[in-house]
Amino acid sequence: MAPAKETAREKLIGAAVKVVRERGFNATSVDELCREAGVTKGAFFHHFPSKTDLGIAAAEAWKLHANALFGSAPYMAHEDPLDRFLGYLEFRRDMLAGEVSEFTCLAGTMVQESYETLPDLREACHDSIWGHALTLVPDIEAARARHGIGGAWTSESLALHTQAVLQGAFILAKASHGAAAARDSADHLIRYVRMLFNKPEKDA
Amino acid sequence: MAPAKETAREKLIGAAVKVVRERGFNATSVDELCREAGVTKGAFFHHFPSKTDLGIAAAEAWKLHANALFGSAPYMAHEDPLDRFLGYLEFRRDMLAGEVSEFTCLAGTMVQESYETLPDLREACHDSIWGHALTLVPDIEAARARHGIGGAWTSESLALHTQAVLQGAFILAKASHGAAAARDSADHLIRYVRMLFNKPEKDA
DNA sequence: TGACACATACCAACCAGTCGGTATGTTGCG
DNA sequence: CGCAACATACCGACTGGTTGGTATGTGTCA
Repeated sequence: MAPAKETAREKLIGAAVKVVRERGFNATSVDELCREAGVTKGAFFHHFPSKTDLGIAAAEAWKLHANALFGSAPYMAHEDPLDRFLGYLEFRRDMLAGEVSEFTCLAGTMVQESYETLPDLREACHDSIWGHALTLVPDIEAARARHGIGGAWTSESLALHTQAVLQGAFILAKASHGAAAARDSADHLIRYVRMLFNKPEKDA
Repeated sequence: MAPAKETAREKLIGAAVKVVRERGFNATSVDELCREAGVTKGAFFHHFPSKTDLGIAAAEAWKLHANALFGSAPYMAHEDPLDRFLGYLEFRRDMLAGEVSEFTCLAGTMVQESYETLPDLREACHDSIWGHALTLVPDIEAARARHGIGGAWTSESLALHTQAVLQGAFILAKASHGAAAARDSADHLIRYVRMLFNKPEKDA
């Protein structure tokens, strides 16, 4: 029960998640990360062979965090898998509020800066995004079966599409310094999924 | 008629568009930009007060480039505004091929790295993205009028949603080092727009 | 005692930006 | 026209500060 003192490693990962989402990976220096974590440079390089390795560890922590958060959210109690999927999307839309750096995605931010130059970090970001997206596939599959939905698309592609819309919404939010456009985009996504499953907004 | 020798300014903007899309804004040094442009550092700071100002100029050039490219594309000849809009979306989907750094968006890349730290650059990226998105609004409006489409959404929000999907698709492409997931996402967007306008894929 | 978890001091490479200078127009005036 | 006065475009060595990373010390606990 004791808060089990946070190690320097954990503090550094927490600092990376926070600061990198604000300023990006390249613009965040090792010294800044250490200051934010309240830790020295020696501790940094004791736990991580390089700055890139901290990024990789942060991407992994981010995936675990997301799957824990969404896996235990209230909408998961719905019996119909379609309701769970729609509940997820509405939950994600409703999270688009407050400070931009607090609702945007660490992996999506880092992958832009690393995809051509830091293959290991790119791969970790890929795992983070795909690893979360694929948790949606069983519910989408079950919803299609239960509601008899065909169509020329795969459940996996729809799961990834939801992540694409959210990642794009984050960019709109960053560009406009506000969440309004991002929420509108999430609403379009919800409308699309309802149409795919023949369940229009205020049911007829 | 003569190729009117490209000035150092133009060469630097061209270099920025290319290299920043590959490596990001912060990871690209002024020296690298100069090398790529075949120009010296003196020329750089003669034309731009700072590296950030080159980013701003590149974002402006990017918007002009995009609007020229899409404004003169073949699908613009369609008489029905809905066909023009769908033609645009299909064109954008078909562009998702080849090298990732060659089909992704400069403004979307730069805004992630600048939104909290370089307000002028953030604003330039905002203008670039919004300035392009809003060119779609008249056709969307006209398509709604012509086909009698209502719905609880604005034409502007749909125009921005298309950009969100594309920006998100770029992130999937960067994360997976390939265009497949991005194309699937663009296909979902096209399917959504067709459903909104009651014009399903292979018309019934 | 020894190994783990950190701290301190330090380094070479690199960074954005500066500065004194040159080469090539352009403008105005007698 | 001829020439001075000024402007624009560009050059590249240099600087002060920052970067990611290293080398070495120290305290603590099994």
